[in-house]
Amino acid sequence: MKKVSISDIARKAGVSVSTVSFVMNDKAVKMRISREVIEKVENVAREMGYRPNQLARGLRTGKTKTIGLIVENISNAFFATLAKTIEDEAKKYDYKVVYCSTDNDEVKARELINMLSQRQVDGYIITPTPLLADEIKKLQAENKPVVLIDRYFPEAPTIPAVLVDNFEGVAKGTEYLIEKGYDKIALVTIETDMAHMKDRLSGYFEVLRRHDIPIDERRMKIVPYSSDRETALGMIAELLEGAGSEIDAVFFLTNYLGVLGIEAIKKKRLKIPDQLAVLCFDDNDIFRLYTPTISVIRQPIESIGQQAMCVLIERLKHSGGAEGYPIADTLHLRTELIARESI
Amino acid sequence: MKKVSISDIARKAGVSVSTVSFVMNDKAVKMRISREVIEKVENVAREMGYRPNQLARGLRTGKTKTIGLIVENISNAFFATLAKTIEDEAKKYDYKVVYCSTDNDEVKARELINMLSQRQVDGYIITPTPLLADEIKKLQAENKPVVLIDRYFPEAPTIPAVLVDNFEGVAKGTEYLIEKGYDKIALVTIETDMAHMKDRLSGYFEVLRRHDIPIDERRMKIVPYSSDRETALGMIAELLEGAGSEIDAVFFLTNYLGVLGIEAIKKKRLKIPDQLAVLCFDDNDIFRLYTPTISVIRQPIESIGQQAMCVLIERLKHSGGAEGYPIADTLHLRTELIARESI
DNA sequence: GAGGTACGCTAAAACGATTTAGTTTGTATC
DNA sequence: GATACAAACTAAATCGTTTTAGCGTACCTC
Repeated sequence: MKKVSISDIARKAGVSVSTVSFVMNDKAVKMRISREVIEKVENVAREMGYRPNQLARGLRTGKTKTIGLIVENISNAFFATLAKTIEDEAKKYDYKVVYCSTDNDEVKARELINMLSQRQVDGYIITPTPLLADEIKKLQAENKPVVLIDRYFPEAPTIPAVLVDNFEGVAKGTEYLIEKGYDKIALVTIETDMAHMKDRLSGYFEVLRRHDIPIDERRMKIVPYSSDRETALGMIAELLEGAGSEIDAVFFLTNYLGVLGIEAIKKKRLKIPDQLAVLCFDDNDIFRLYTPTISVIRQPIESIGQQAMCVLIERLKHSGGAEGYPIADTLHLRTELIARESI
Repeated sequence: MKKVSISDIARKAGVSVSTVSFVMNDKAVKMRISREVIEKVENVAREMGYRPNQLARGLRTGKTKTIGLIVENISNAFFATLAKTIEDEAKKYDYKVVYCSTDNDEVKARELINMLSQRQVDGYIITPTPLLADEIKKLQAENKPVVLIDRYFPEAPTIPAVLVDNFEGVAKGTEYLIEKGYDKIALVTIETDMAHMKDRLSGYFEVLRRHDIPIDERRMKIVPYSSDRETALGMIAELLEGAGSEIDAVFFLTNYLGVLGIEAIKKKRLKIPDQLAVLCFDDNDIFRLYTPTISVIRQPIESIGQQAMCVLIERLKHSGGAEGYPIADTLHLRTELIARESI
């Protein structure tokens, strides 16, 4: 059984292709198609199980009602939740989402943009890799709206972004640890050139400075992005050797690192918070359920998704216009400190 | 800046559209296009940043090199991991994946199939909802390959499926609990008509029967699918009232229920495994990291994804043929009992 | 009875590719 | 000098839609 096309319907209903098209697109009234013909066409279409071919439609109209979502890794809880929110949100505006993971690989990221562009998505929501700004500007030059999430390019302020206030979040967390009496606060972060992680790091530095706590390199672990689970686990374990003497608290700057951290701490049988206080940037089921429960700086994932869609839709509406939307808006959302038993 | 099309290239290079098409599709040699023209076209295409329009291509060829993946909920760890595996696997065969979540809603599932069909995906990998068999048969009638994963329709054996041996998995788990001396084994499952869950339930019944342990309704909690977190949590808490007296172990039949279970147990401050042994179907980071670690029946997620892709690709190759691929193959993969501290 | 307009519909171009069936030119064959 | 054939391309149809322009008829107006 072949797929049925608009001309099959036209033939069977004894009308022209145009008429069918008008009926199917609710333009029948505007085009003064008679009541009987409308019903006739609708019946035939239903009977034959007609489903309009979106490729043809997209080719003709230049709109696919699809947005491309590029995240770092869809199997990570943060991005999976974000993806779900964006999918749900897009549905409200009658858009479909296609998502893909970069694995933080520049080449793959470019390939994905290329692929989405070839598939003519109407707009993009992107978690960029460090060198992706030029590729993204090309999309903008083609008049395709783009919104960055989670990460951004300070040197390219014309690309709108929805972010959390990373600096403030980490500063707040560090401040909280100090307030609770910890002063040998270790930090675990990921090695990257991306500004959002630098912002987080600055938050830590700034608060230590404010409290005249010297910055000690030995209390910092910078895990290379490329390292596999085991290596990363090993590096964190190394840092934890100092627990009790050189460090009394540890702040993980991503949820992935935090989970690894929990694993390392568990292996070492360190008592939280007696031997070591723990704080993590970005929440996770595990942190909520672990014993003891782990304090976190929570990112408002739903808001990020909603705001990103909102900015994108706004631009999508205007993207017929000469130069698209005037200026970039970058939104900074507030994080929330969730105090649990680990501190 | 507008997108560049094949005819822009043709004009600039001073050749015909067909020639450009041949060059871009590596058919230049077969079509005896001269070396100079090939180079000329390639250069112009590169300079102008040509990206072929996949809509047009798909419209003409009838192939989109895209497969549709429908899961229950992409933010669930099981499905997120599965999606990632399938995405990676598809890439090897030069296919792109678009995924969507049904939220186990029949209407939404139908809409999604409809949407993917309109977008002309070449094949489908589907986690079905209970009443989806007829809709799936329509796809097969249109000669579109479909592979089910995780769930299946015993009454529709013509739809290929990649499953785990649910009966055997739960039987093995129940057997293990009994072997370890537990005989008041409670069970938490989800209310559904789907065969895979019935298989799991049968595994439990069968093993109890084999050991002459009477089946006690009060030890079973069947959570309605539609219930929200709080309600489900409440129902599990209710069951746990019996811990120590009426029940000495609990077997959660899905990973979602298991996580809720952990939460309920934690709230009640029950000691695992002293007051209650815990076993869950399907692993999760939380079970591995929780204290004590939770024993599970592990599903081979990577294999499920790989096998599903493998079956699909095989059918995709043959789908030009008159009746597609002859008979359905249903694969049953083995689960693995991972014994941890909770038993 | 010429001109206007409302009605109800259709023809045909266009979107950007692929692909089949040529066309033109040059060279070799008998 | 006619025929054949290869080389190097090109013209045009096609996929399934949307959309603009237009066509024929009927009725109205002056």
